[in-house]
Amino acid sequence: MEGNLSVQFLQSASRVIKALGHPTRLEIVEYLQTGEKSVSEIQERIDRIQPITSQHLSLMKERGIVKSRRKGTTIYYSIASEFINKILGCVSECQQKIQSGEWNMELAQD
Amino acid sequence: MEGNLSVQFLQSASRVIKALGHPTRLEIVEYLQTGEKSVSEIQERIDRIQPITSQHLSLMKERGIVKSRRKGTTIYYSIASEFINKILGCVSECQQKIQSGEWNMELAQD
DNA sequence: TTTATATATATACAAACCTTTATATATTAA
DNA sequence: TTAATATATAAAGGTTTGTATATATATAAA
Repeated sequence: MEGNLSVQFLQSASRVIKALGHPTRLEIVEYLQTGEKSVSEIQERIDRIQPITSQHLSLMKERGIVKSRRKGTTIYYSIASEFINKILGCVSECQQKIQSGEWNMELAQD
Repeated sequence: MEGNLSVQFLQSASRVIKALGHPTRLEIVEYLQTGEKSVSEIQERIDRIQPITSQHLSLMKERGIVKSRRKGTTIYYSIASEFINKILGCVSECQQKIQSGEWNMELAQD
């Protein structure tokens, strides 16, 4: 069985995965799993100032992680693809197993 | 249903996910799914010079993604946790769906 | 058309990352 | 002990990220 991930996919996927590899963005995207949210809702939830919130959202939008729609002055963000839901589902399943002691993340400390 | 990812988990997980968000490392780790490999095998596979290979492996080891054992002068790396296998399985499942046209990654281009 | 609100963008700087080149370490064989 | 092989680490550079501050835009209301 030889490499089944194409170069092109590796590049696309790694850009997306890298974008998810940030605590704030992971938190945003996890929040969005409960449905679409306005920027100000997200901002409150993650307890960060507005420009940072927008910047994270903008980066994730550029990488196809989230999408947005405008209603009046409010912009609502939501998860853009099943790929993301799939990854997130996997991540939170992992946390559950870690919390229950079934798995051990055993990160090396520095 | 409120946030089910703890702050601590968000931070650990995002460091791991971020490390996976690199095409070369994704390729290495995907290769390792077929079993443990020596550094030189990995190096050949990814077609990079030795120090780079070692550096990527070292970073992933520090984050608990891979582990290593020595046999003589050879060091064998392998995937360190089920968490990683789980994520990787999800990623390649996604690729299959994308290739088959069932899903669309629809990345924004820049 | 002015004002208020919600959100986005620009700029700047520090920190982190990626790669290259060079060198060091550990193990085995001679 | 010396040489050869496999791998790791260090130093340096260029590039990318992360955050903060400041400012701009779009829509709605007055």
